[in-house]
Amino acid sequence: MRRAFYNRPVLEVARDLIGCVVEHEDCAGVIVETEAYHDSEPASHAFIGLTPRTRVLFGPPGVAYVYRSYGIHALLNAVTEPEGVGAAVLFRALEPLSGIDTMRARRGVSAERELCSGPGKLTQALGIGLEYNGTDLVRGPIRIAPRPRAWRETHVAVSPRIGITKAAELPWRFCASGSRFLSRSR
DNA sequence: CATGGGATTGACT
DNA sequence: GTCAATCCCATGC
Repeated sequence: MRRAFYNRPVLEVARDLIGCVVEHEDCAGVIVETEAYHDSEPASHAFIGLTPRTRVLFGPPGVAYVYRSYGIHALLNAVTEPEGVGAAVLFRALEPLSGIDTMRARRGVSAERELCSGPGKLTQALGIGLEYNGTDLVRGPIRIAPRPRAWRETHVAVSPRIGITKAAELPWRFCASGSRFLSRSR
């Protein structure tokens, strides 16, 4: 996608990313679940303002924000909105498209539904670690491609975000309706 | 410099 | 259903 795609309100970008394709080297998957985060609400890392950790979130749109969660997992976000606004879309689940055997090897499981059905799972499957924080989503190495034709008319379901304690009531989670590749937690 | 808390996952009861 | 693993970073002394 072009830079202008990301330079829009985070809720629009989070919804429009459903059905698009994340590509990294030989692996790719269709985005079936996202969440939006914005510096105006306390669940966002950017809520505390500009710090070394949140520098990327307040930077230009179309950049990857990757951070470590619970000391174990790397979580991938796409920075949105103009520079100076701290907003990003969390990638929560993909439907595997290509490089599936590579994903199986990295994840250590074989079932396709277990490869990318969670924010920590999909980064492991695609080989995305903290070293990708701040990299460009327009030029790569990680890129987002437009929806394949089959995903052009996908219905998007909206619901509250998962796994947070603050601002948990906001309906800022977006899913491809009926997908069998969503994350399972609540 | 010490402390505490996660935008999670997988193993176990 | 419960729970531990594990580490970056923000905060407070």
